[in-house]
Amino acid sequence: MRKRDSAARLDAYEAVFTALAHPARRRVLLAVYFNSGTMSAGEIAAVFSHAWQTTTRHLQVLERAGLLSCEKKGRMRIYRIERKRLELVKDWLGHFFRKP
Amino acid sequence: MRKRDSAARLDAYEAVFTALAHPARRRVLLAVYFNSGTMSAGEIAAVFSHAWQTTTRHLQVLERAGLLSCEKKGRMRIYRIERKRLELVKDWLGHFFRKP
DNA sequence: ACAATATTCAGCCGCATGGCTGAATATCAT
DNA sequence: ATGATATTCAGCCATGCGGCTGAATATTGT
Repeated sequence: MRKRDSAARLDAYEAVFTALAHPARRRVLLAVYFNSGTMSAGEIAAVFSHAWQTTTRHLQVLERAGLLSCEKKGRMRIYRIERKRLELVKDWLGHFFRKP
Repeated sequence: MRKRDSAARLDAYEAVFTALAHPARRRVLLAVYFNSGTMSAGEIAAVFSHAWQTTTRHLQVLERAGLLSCEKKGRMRIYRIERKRLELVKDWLGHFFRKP
């Protein structure tokens, strides 16, 4: 693995763990996942009592972290969970639980 | 599971994920784990270029989250990793990776 | 073209976080 | 008792985060 790559991985950890630090964002991921993996921004916002603009920002954090991806469909934005990205967390945990 | 318990679990998630959000704290956990699971506060602080008081605060966050425990041994404080607590993260991830 | 709908962008504001420094505490060695 | 060592406590300060509101954008239906 080249230097750049491992640096990128560190940034990825950073983004992912930061994204997961907020309870609302964890809830978003669960909500989307159990809604068969995709949800519109509006549907997601409806889950929360926050102003939707607040939720928008959470979605952006999740997207920047690569945990959600987003596709425009007409006037809606459909967010899809990127389960693969969550495996970064699994990987990190692996340090502690790997068999000797 | 009673109501109080699941509330406690939510708080636990909160504390653990918040603790893991900072790269220095993740490094602490790795350092301690690979140092056979225990390290003195001084040894941990030596890993970082921060002022040690800064590291102290990180250690407190980790301890409050239950990820480290601490035992006074003479004039040193020995921190031990609580690997079990990390399983909370595993559990949370489990929502996404459980077999149908 | 116009209004309604879905969503983001921009900016304000209070509070928590995380760096720092300086002082305090506790224990060990002489 | 004294000083050295190990560590925390207290408080300062800048920055970032996450809530809000109001305006902007883009798409659809009439």
